[in-house]
Amino acid sequence: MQDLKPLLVTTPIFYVNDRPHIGHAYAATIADVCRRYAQLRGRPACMVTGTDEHGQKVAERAKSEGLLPQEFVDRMAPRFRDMAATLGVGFDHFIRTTDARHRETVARLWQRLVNQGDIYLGSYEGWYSVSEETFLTEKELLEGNLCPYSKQPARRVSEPSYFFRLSAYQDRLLDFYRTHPDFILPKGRYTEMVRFVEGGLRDLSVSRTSFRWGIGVPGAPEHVIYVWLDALVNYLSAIGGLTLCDKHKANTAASEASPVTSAFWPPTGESLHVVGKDILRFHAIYWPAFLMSAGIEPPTRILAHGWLTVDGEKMSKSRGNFVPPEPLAQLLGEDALRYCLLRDIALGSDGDFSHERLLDRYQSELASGLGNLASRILVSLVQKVLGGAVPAPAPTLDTDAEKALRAAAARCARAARTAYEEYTFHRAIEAIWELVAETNRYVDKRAPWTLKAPEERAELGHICYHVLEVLRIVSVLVSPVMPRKAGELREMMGLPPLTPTPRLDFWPEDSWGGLQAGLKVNVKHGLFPRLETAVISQFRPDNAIAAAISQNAAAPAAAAPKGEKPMNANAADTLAQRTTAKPAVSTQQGASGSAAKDTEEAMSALIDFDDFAKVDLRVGRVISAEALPKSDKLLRLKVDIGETEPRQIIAGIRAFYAPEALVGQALLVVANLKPRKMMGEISQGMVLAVKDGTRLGVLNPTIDAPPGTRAS
RNA sequence: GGCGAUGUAGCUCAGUUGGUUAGAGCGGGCGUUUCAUACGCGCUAGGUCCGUGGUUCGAAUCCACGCAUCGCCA
Repeated sequence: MQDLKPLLVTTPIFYVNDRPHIGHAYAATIADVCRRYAQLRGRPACMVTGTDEHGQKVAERAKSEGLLPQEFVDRMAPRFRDMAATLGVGFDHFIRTTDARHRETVARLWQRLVNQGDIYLGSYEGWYSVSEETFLTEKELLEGNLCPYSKQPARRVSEPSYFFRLSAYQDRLLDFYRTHPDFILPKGRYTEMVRFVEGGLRDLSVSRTSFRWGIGVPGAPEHVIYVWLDALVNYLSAIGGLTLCDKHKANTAASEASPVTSAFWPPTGESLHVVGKDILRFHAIYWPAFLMSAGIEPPTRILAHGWLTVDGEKMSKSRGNFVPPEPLAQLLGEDALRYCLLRDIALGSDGDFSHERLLDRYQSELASGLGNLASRILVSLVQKVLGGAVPAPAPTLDTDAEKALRAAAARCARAARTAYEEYTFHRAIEAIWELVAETNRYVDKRAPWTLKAPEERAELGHICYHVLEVLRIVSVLVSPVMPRKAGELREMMGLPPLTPTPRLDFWPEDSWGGLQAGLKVNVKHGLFPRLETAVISQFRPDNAIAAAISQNAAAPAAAAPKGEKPMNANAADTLAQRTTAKPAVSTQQGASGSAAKDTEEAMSALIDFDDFAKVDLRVGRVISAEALPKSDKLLRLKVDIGETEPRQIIAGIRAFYAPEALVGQALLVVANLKPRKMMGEISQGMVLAVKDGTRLGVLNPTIDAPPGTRAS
């Protein structure tokens, strides 16, 4: 690796308005792979992630939960921190925009922009979308003055506002783009941004007076700094604050010190921002302009990834296909999840996260491909026949097959390197698995299991050595994507863990023979154990849900006026940040009051069949579950019972079920119970359960019936 | 509407500067092995390479027009 400039990789700071989902996981994983690859090559690298916690939307959300904004964000931020841990995403600093250190940095940067003459007071009048934290033009508004992204009413606002003289930076930005053609990747996005700037830049409103939850404008406390300006500065705060970017001495509070320093920022370092395409403009245009004004180098590169759909559908809570990453990581291991996210989707283009493909890939590529390859050599040959020690190669017994295998290893390593460097991780994985397949073919060709006689040991050893050496190489090649599994594989072979070391390039491209004979092989369990049907069945429900949803969605969509369907998929309701799930508005459908009258008296009396038939019992599939704040008994469930929208059901089972444990479960639901409010939340049905003194269990159907199936 | 991209086997996609019978993986089908995690290996898919017209000795690959999908246009 020639370029040893230290590398800073950042994820977007995640907006705490939402819980972590697979889209956040995707962004974090991409960043983590970038970091790990660099480190593998001996490059000093660090990573920063964090949370974006200011803004009107957060304030309003906190209020609706009966919390102070700070209380609310203090609850949300750890979820994102935990998500990173769950995914094996290592970060060196977790920045929160409510950190004192960050607030100070923002204020200082603001002052710099002021000193530069780039901030002036004006007034802004226009439409503002609270949910999107953004101003809207007349043209954007939907009928009824609705925000086109969130479908919420936009507000007409008129307020004094500070402006940033963005218009003054048009030429400098264009110059910068011209001289940095790789500044924005993929290329198509670069072109879009250049074109946007070429079209002319208007000054940017960078303060608000309509709400308080944010960082005050220095000297004008009635103004709050625009959340985007606030949020972007996190990258600076994370590397030690603005003072460190000065040539002056640092005076950042030691308590908030981060191992990440300004040495990681240009010109001494390189910085890579991984962002979703929805926030590209902020990073590719506004951010460099702010920095130019402040006399700081722009970042080195912006990597824009696409959005994920889930099983072909736009992900949203109201759709009921909100996918938190934790359960998947728990079920298959975080590496399998990382693998699939990166394997299936070309970076930069939109992709689909499919439960079915996740399973397929796990079973065929991870379990049958790599896992089984390791197993077939390590367990029955090296352990059982060769005494559990890595054998020595025997050059005199070399054949064309070995030569070809060594060539394949070099070829695939080279291809993987190129792919990693171009951020085409799906191709890197493809190249590595080509090597795995090639090695499986090699094993078949050489049939080492036929060489168990003592006089054939040398040849057997030679063959096994070749496979083991490939496995060693593979353990390095896959380590950015699957760090834990790479480690496990190495451990099986008696190899030391890969410990990133500055200036030490671990890349195994020309390292054939690096495996030492004599290492002790020790396989405790398979690398990727084949999934049991029980595990697999946990995936089925989601597919059933997806199928049911798309079926149900088809009918109303046909009836509904056009324009209802795909276009909204664009904007905010997606991944990287600022996800606006449609609020879980309760639908009354199906719960109409026909079976309304309370018949409490009749409880213990005999009833007619007709009475029984009035009860609409259905199979429901739990789509999401969360504890209701301020209640220790109640869970709020979203249950698919075969209708267009999932039902919200409040169930008093919190003491017996962790919310996560319920997600995906099939259970029985009374569907025509009169809706009622509990703790201010509407409950549109009831979950059946049996309770036995201290125990409680929900009732599950014993066959795999789709949601909505009637029970009788 | 403006600008840009994409459209190749059931699915996901490769296809270099135009050149003999259009490829890979998965799925499906057939066969085979038994070292291994019911795993591996081999064979097999008869696809209008979106459509039409054009350039050319020859185009999935270049040009034009059209259709579809998608992206950007504060």
